[in-house]
Amino acid sequence: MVTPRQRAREQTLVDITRLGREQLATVGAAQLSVRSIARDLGVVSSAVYRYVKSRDDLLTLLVVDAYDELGEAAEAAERRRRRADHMGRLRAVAHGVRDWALAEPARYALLFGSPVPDYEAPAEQTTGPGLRVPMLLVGVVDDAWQAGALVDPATPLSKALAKDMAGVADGLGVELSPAVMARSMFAWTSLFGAVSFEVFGQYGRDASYSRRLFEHHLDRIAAEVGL
Amino acid sequence: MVTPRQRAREQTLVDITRLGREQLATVGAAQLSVRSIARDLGVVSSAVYRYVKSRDDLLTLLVVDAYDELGEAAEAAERRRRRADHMGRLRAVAHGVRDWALAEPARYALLFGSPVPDYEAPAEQTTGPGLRVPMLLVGVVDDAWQAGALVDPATPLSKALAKDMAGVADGLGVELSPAVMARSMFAWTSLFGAVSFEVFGQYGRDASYSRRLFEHHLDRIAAEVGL
DNA sequence: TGTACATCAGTGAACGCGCGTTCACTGATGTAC
DNA sequence: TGTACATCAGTGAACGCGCGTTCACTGATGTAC
Repeated sequence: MVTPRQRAREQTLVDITRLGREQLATVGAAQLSVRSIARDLGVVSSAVYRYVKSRDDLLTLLVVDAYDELGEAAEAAERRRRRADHMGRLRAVAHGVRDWALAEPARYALLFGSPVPDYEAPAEQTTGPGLRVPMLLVGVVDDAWQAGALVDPATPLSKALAKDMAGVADGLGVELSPAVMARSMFAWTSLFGAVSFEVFGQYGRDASYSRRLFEHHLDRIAAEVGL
Repeated sequence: MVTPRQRAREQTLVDITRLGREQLATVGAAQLSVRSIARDLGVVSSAVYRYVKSRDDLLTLLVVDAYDELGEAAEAAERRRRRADHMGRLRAVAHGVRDWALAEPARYALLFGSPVPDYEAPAEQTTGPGLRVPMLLVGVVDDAWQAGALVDPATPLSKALAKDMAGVADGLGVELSPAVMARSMFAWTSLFGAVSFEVFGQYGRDASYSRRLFEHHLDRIAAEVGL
């Protein structure tokens, strides 16, 4: 049975997460402060320590929250395509990531921008949520591979890299050929490179072409993957 | 004639830049503080205002300093290759960027990581230094194009994107075909995507494969460029 | 070569702010009998 | 249904710190005649 106290506690945790998101957007991760969240919550600063153990704990909460929302957005977009529509699925994931990143630049920056000084995300809590998008990409590329829909690569992997990629696939707990793994990693890295440049403003302030350029990059990435 | 006072002033400015770099490395851009630089300099905090107008001014100084050092590193690496060795030049630029980024992660983060809250780099001062690496890439790709060393792209650009790219080339003050411009931008974005993932730790803590994976990415990028 | 004046690096105090975290506590809510 | 006790959300004070920026000032250095 859920007591009023428990309900209140859950609501407060939700409120803290929401206020934390807002702080990320206004002042950034490095300036995120427990005291200011307490103020917004209408409560004395020490009260927040009933809900989070420390400022680092609060950051971890927000990292997991952001990874999960990004992962959910990408997965939802991908789910809308037919399984055999590999190109459509890749495009859906890419646009899902881009749309979320442009809508939530501060939270995207927390995940993929500069490391927060003196903070290291605890692997046990963030690794799972952080792998949702990579796993999606790997899934699409592997499905295409299994279906024989991938063009063969021009040059095979070096032996050393093949071993590396086998290790990565192993670490992810999936059975994948090293070639498929390498293509997935290129797609992953290049996709986030394109999104980061756009979100972080590297194209300059008046980059009206950014969406069309993203489509172009996406075509290039798909071509390298072999789709 | 240069007076002792002028020499002292220049030396102090150099010291401030050096201490600023150190602060970036230890606490990050968001926590960079005038007072702490004054402390390290052995001077009262207000004295620093003889040298920089404000904290933002100090950040701009460090942005320009970092762009210039990165640009210089990439240019120096590229200069060592023969002009006709387009692939070698591309690789030299890429490794120049990567080596500098890994050696100077904090300064790299200042340039290509999360935007600093409440700070916008003034375009007049940072645009020039910031374009050194892009200009290098454009130069290599264009030289290859002129020399007829580029494989033709599978699909031509859309009309809209061709117009966009013509505009970008125009903004850079170079004469380049839109196709060459688009390829250069893909190389630029993907290169920095790969470097950022590595510097920002996205591959995980024990990514012993990162250099080999970078080589692989570089091959993929070169292939898409047409080299 | 000497003197008057201008320049400017650095001082120290002040203004008005911010932070994370601990601790003993009050008083409301929840639970076991 | 009532009572005793345990739990725990939130308080308020405190510790020991940090920040950017302004301002009137001192005193050394530089310059013009």
